[in-house]
Amino acid sequence: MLDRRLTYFSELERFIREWDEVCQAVVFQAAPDLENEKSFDLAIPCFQWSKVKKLPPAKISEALAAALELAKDHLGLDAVESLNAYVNIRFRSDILQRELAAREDDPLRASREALAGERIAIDFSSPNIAKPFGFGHLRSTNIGAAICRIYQSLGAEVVRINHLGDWGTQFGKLITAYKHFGNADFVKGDPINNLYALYVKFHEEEQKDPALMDEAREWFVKLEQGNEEARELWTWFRDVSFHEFKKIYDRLGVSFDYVTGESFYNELMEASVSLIESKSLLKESEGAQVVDLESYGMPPCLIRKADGSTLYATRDIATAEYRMKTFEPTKLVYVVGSEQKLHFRQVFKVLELMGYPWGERWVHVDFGLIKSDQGKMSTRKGNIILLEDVLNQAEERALQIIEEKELTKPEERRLTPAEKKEVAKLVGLGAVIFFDLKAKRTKDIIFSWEDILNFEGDTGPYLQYSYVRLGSLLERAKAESIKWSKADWPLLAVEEERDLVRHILNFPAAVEAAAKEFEPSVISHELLELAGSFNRFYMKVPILKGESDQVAGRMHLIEMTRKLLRQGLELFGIQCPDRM
RNA sequence: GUGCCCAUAGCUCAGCUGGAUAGAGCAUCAGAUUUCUAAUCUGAGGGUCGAAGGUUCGAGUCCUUCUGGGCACGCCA
Repeated sequence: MLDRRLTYFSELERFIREWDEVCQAVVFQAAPDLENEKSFDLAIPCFQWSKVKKLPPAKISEALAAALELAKDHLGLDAVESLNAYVNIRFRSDILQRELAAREDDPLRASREALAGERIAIDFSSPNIAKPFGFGHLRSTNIGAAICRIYQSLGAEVVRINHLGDWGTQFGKLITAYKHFGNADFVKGDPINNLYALYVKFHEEEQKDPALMDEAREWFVKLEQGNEEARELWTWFRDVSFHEFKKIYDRLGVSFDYVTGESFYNELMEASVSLIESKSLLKESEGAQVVDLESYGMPPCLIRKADGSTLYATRDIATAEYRMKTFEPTKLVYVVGSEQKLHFRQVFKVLELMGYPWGERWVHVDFGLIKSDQGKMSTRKGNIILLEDVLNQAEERALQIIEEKELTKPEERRLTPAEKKEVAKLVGLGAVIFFDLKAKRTKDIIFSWEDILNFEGDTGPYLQYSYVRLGSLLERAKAESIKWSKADWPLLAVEEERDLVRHILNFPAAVEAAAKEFEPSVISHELLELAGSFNRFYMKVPILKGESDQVAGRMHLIEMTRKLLRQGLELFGIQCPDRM
């Protein structure tokens, strides 16, 4: 990732444009690792001029290199080289230092105002009441929470909404199952798991006795009409469920501005249906009321069932109207699995036909399924992995590793039992969150205990460990009375050092790209590269040894790297221990 | 059947608006710790980028077709 807004890029670009006015946009790319003593910061492919100039790219490369050579001092270049069809460029150290200095207090400064004025309302997590919080729910929760933090860090205003699935025929099913197979004491014993057991039981029994489904539908009609018994049971199920969810959210460090279930929008639905009707969009079909979307290449959107009750789409339409009016967001985002792509396309289209020409402002941020080895996880079949179990196991594994490492540590670095527990908590959580955010969100994730409990390589703990190493360097420097100030800059004498600086300077561009694509994994990869770059530097160079001005500059670089690593991980809700 | 998504090393994945010899991690093997935390780093092996055409000076990337897999397609959410 290159940040083309860096002033040294833009100055170079301006020069090249003046050099050749035909050129539309200058293409830059990261320089490859050539087997040279000194690496390049940037490469310019010269094919882009070949056609208009009617010259082979290698000739153009030579000419451009010669022109740049003459302007070397002015542009702050250290080396210019023409190699085949490319011009490779290396900037002077002071040019990179100047950029570092501009953001030394805040490595993300360059992008802080990038989304100022935006207000996004984002619907994420949104679990179904009366079902345990499975590992699958982590995706929406994690991706959504990360997007919130990313947008906030770019200056946008964020409205976090947890749209609980607390309405619909599933509650008819639950009430039916409760009446047939359950009782109050059973539910009180272990509310969420036993409600879930009833739900699974319903689906088993329904196979044998289809009449149960009719009964479930009836109960939902009653619930929607305000039947007292149905209401009471529903309220109870809802309360005990949310109590359990709250524990998970606290553990993940996720919070919401609004926790409003689908039921909240119940009363708004009639108005939405009326509006749809007044626009002559509604038509009857097989007893139900639908909006025909055939001319948009989609199947019809069901608004009202034959029995008069509403559907998922109806509620989402009413909900969207409410959010647009209440929050007046510049974007209304839904973090929901990709199996609902068609649903959102339909809902957005109906809203558009209703007179809300929002287009790009509605966003469905979709993501892949979490699959177990046995295939898709299904709450209905009961083969679900609980998030709580995953978090617990990860913490246990972390603790186990910490205990092993303790034995090899010198006395003064050992942790107290309380510290071990705290570190295990952060590391376990870091491992799980990062595992989930590492791959591009649209990829399906295959759940594997082995992968999730591996703390080496491209993992959260690796990043946390790198942070700890950086902190350890600073501590050590302090202990050895090494002094440095903000006036000390890295001299970039070794390639590893320069590479690290490049990663720091390009990081803000990655955060912006992540926001634009609603894709946290862009940041995951940038974090891994940042940490990898630092670790290579660390292994190659004895940072605390050497000339005092060199050490001072490097310590300043270490400080900045540490800060950026922490900021980056915070975007994912991953905290860093000071020692581990 | 129709639509959408996916296919890169044994496994999990990067690959930014098309550009140099397709890169990481895991696993395997070989190394590095009297020196700043080895949850690290270095190296090796491992690839017809699912297949075939096309566009282009240039295709993992764009277009078409095909194959394989996933998801969705009216009274669930």
